[in-house]
Amino acid sequence: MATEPTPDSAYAKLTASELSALILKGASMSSLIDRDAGFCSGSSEIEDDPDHGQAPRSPTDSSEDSVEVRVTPIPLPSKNKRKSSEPLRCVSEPELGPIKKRIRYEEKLKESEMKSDPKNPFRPWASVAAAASVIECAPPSVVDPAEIFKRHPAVTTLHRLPSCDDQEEPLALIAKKPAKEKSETFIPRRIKTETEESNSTSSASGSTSGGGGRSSQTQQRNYKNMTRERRIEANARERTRVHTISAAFDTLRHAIPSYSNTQKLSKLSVLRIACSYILTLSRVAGMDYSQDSSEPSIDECVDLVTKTIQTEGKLRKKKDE
DNA sequence: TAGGCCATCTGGTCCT
DNA sequence: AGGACCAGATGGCCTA
Repeated sequence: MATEPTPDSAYAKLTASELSALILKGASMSSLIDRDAGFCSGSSEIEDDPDHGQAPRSPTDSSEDSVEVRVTPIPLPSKNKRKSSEPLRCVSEPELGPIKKRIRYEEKLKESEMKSDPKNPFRPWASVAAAASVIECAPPSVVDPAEIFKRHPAVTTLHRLPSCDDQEEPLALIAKKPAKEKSETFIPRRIKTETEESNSTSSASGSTSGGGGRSSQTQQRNYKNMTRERRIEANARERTRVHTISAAFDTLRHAIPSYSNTQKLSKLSVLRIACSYILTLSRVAGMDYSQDSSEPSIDECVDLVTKTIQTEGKLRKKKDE
């Protein structure tokens, strides 16, 4: 993240620059990289960035806002992952198995595990005052990811013009149209028979089932405990929420080093590289974020980052060629 | 073509 | 009650 030149952030900036040099040095020393491309953002979404494709860069090479959140307009959903006109699945009751309940972490347990470390305000268990001071250092230009993904009208069915062929009923309650031949032999596990549906819906709490018919009437039932409008609104909120998460991943993707301009790192890769990168940064800053508090050397951390990037970037295979 | 990745929909659960 | 969060299911796209 771009930071204002506050004392704390200036310190972080300095160490980050040092780390960039260290990592670049480590990358070259590792002699594992015989590619033209050096560290750079792994995102392919910024290929038109004039800075891209040039010298190897580190996200912390913040002569400019290299790590700044880039607010890009949401492209039209050229690939709508779930077209409403696609075959739709049926709702099924949980056939078997225990009911999965979310594990709820007890606040008390958290508190008991928390430690106050005023020396290290970046740790999650840092004191409140220290954490607040860090927040105050946040630049005003930080963009709320949620603001990036204001829903495009074309993204959600909420804004679609109704048409005769358009879906009129909840997706989950519309029977999947039988495929030409395969459906006769392959029956998805989630598809229920009509009798099962009638039984389950009658027992479902709050279900406003109006079904019972075999064809069209089956398609004219509501969601469980929800009206169609509320279901669509919930879908939109969920979409926005996931978009916010994706935007945060993009931000993080830009903030970590990578080797390829064009290869977009997966979310899992981003997390893995970020972890090793943060560990290295912590060691450069004289702290130890390692899980086992083993206090690895900076060289070891650099190697770790390098190897992680190589592994996640799938460069090893290319190198072998 | 299989597998990985991701977006979307959906229902359950928790929180305010 | 409604929104947030989460995980499962599903299908599209891409790559090896």
